[in-house]
Amino acid sequence: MSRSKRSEGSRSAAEAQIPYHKGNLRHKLLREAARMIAKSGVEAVSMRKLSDRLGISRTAAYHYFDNKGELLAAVGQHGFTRLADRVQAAGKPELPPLDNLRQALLAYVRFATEETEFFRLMFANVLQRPVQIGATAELSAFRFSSPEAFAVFDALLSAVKRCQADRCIRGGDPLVVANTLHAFIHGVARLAIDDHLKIQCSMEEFLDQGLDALFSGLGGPAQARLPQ
Amino acid sequence: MSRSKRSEGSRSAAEAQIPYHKGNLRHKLLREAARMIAKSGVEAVSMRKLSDRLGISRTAAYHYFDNKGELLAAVGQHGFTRLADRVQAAGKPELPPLDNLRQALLAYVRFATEETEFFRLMFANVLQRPVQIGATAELSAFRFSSPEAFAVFDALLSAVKRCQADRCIRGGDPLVVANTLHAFIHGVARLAIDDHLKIQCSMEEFLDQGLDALFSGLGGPAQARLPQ
DNA sequence: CGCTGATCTTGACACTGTCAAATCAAGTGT
DNA sequence: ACACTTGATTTGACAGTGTCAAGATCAGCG
Repeated sequence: MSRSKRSEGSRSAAEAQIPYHKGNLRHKLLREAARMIAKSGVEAVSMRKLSDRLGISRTAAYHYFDNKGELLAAVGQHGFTRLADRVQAAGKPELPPLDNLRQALLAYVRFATEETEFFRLMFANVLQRPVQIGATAELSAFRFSSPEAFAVFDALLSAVKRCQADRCIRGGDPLVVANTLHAFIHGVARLAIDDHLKIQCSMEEFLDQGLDALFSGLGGPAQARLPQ
Repeated sequence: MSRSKRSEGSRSAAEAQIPYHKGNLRHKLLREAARMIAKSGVEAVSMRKLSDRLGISRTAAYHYFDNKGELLAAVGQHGFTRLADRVQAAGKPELPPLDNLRQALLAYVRFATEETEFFRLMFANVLQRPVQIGATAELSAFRFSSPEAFAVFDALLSAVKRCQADRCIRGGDPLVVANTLHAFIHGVARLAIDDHLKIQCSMEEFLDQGLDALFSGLGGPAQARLPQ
């Protein structure tokens, strides 16, 4: 009695004979959940409201996701690939690699401030995720969260390597440098969206100054290494 | 019939004549909530379970907190003062100020990894908090989350200033330096507790390397500023 | 047709946050 | 001793929530 719309509606035969959701349901669920999150935050997502919007019953989603956490985690995973795309696409190849690195870092923060709810969800361990092992040779030694999340870090890592190849930045372990920059930019992003950044200038100004400090170093009054 | 324990128990007269909770209830609520969070995470806290543990009725807490969010926010606020204490107490005054700064930053990360659930709660905007205005003259220009949260930043800021006074680090705007370090360490903390840090060494080793890079600078192959 | 397996729905359960109204405790003024 | 007031606490109720178990419905294949 509640399935009327789809099975016996006044649609055309071609449209009506499409059974159930065929396999789109999973995708539709993710898309609609993402829409709700973007509009009203993660808290506003409930399985029932989500189902209502798609015109399906409360528990239909449980055929594709074990529980609500897994659904949200899947939405979060997709957020990582979008972030990775943005970071990778930032900057132009004709610019010097250091500028491209700066643009990549800026893109990271911009994503966080523009898609705050997604950013939060991505890093919220909304379920105890299965720890995976790195895919590339270089990083195959340790555990990390997911391949999608790795893509973001990888974009930073290769930007760092390009800088080192061009001798824009020092030639230490690129992993350490990338992690350091990642940590810095991630901290900026989180403090910014949580209103804990004590700056009076604009975000971009602060980022410029902070990165200048990072690149030129904080050590000593005249940039000389301190003795101790 | 359920108030038996407190009103007609077999306690001594001196103890029994204490009415209600008199004003301890608010404190007891915060303490018990903190205990539950520490043991089982924020998700495990419900008003009803919390009330049960204290032997009071479901809605008694609503006389002290407008809603669950405010209660959790209060627990989070207290977390900030504990973090501030730890950061401030890190290091010894006989050590060079740069070492003290390093210890302060290490203490920040340690707090995050040891009291993860609290750390998460502190920065989760579990309610739309009233934006406040900075108290000290230097920072009275802009808005920030809370005085308790400010104390943490202030501890970092004064450590930075001591370094600058000793000429351990460069003499730029201490606010920018403190924010930069705060962002870095906050990013390290968050990435660490969310399993997004791609390092194979220990936390302390990475922090040492990262801070070395921060203090000595990343710019140029031989630490020279790049031309562009 | 009937069977099988995937897909989806219905009913139910335990649990949640919180409002409205009632109850209780204790102090104050008379 | 009494009523009155004010704060503290409980009880009842309601609308929601996630999710399990059982059933219904569908598509395709023999």
